[in-house]
Amino acid sequence: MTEKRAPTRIQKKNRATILEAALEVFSQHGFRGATVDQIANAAGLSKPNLLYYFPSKDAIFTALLSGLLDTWLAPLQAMDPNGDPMEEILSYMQRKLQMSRDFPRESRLFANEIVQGAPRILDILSTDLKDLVDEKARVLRQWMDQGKIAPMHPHHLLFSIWSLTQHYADFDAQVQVLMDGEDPYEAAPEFLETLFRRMLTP
Amino acid sequence: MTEKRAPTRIQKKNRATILEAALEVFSQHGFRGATVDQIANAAGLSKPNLLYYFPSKDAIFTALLSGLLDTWLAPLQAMDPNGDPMEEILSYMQRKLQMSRDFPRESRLFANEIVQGAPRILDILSTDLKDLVDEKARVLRQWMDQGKIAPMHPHHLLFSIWSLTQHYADFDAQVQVLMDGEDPYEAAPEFLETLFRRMLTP
DNA sequence: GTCTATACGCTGATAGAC
DNA sequence: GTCTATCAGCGTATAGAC
Repeated sequence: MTEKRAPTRIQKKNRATILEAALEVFSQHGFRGATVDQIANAAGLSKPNLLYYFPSKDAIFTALLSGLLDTWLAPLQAMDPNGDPMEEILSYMQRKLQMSRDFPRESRLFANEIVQGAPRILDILSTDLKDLVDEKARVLRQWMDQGKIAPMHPHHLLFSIWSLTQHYADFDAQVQVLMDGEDPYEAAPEFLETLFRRMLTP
Repeated sequence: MTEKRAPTRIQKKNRATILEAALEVFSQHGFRGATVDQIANAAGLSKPNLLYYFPSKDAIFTALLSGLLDTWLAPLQAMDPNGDPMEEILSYMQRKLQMSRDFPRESRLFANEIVQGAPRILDILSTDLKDLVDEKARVLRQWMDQGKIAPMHPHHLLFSIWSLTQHYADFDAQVQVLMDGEDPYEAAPEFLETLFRRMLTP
């Protein structure tokens, strides 16, 4: 009599390997453009074997996203309402920039989905992300009311942090071509530090 | 004896209708995610009939891109080396913002491709776009050397204009969700005007 | 758990009637 | 020029042997 058991070490390892491969493929081709074959190859498994661990392509994608969500929202989560406003915002921005450098595939994974209308992650955006953004927008507004930073639309401020930092990951192909192979992350930290310091100074 | 003729009015109109439909579909789903059927439906034609006007899916995409290129590069082209530096950059930025509002599909069409590594437009990027960017980067550097605007990395300045303005088109799905249906373009022009004025002031 | 074989729908593209 | 019919190939997913 067979029953459900806790996943073995091998199962855990295989699932992790598959999700790593899925991140690679989904982030490069988008959901529709990615094939189970590509993911299986990247994971070093046969296609049916992969589908033994995950019931469908959709399931792989969903598992990948939900596993990534915490990591992805962590930088904003960590913005401390009790810290120094200017430093909190600047270090949040730098954390986001580091994520673009260190986790470009994760950035492109989300970018791919959102550009296409976020059909598979609209739920996450309108719950988890929205709650977090609303909360942090209130913090930003407080800081502005207290005169700690220049007054502006909090949401647009957040958008500006996201777009400026994620650009280096999401549009890397273009950045590479236009900069002749110069590493954009060499100048970006100081460039953005100056930009935001000027922008936020009351 | 049949020969090649100049396209008739009907042919021209149908090609235009197809390209309009293709823009709609490609910009939403990306090249791989779009299907010829979808485009044909959106254009009000049967699939074989569409393939009478364009030999392949690739051909539709290519025709669409090359027709769009001039329009897409026009805002940067129009930045005048002999104008007032601050005003030239600010109005370039505002033109880009208007393009995001008025032509979001065009923006997402390029965004989709670039996020996925720009496999089909890397040529265009590394020739037409690169030449234009190099030229305008020299202009920006001159302005900085003359002390007209604050000194910074010209390429990163251009990236910042692109990312901040295109964000509203490319990530519209996310922006809509997070702003509760508030129109982002209500506050964006002034927000970005202030941002760049502070950033560029020497 | 992992494989081979295969079912089956969808997609790009063509043939040929009208 | 436009249609119906159709094909070959790919892609997801399943069956069943080992």
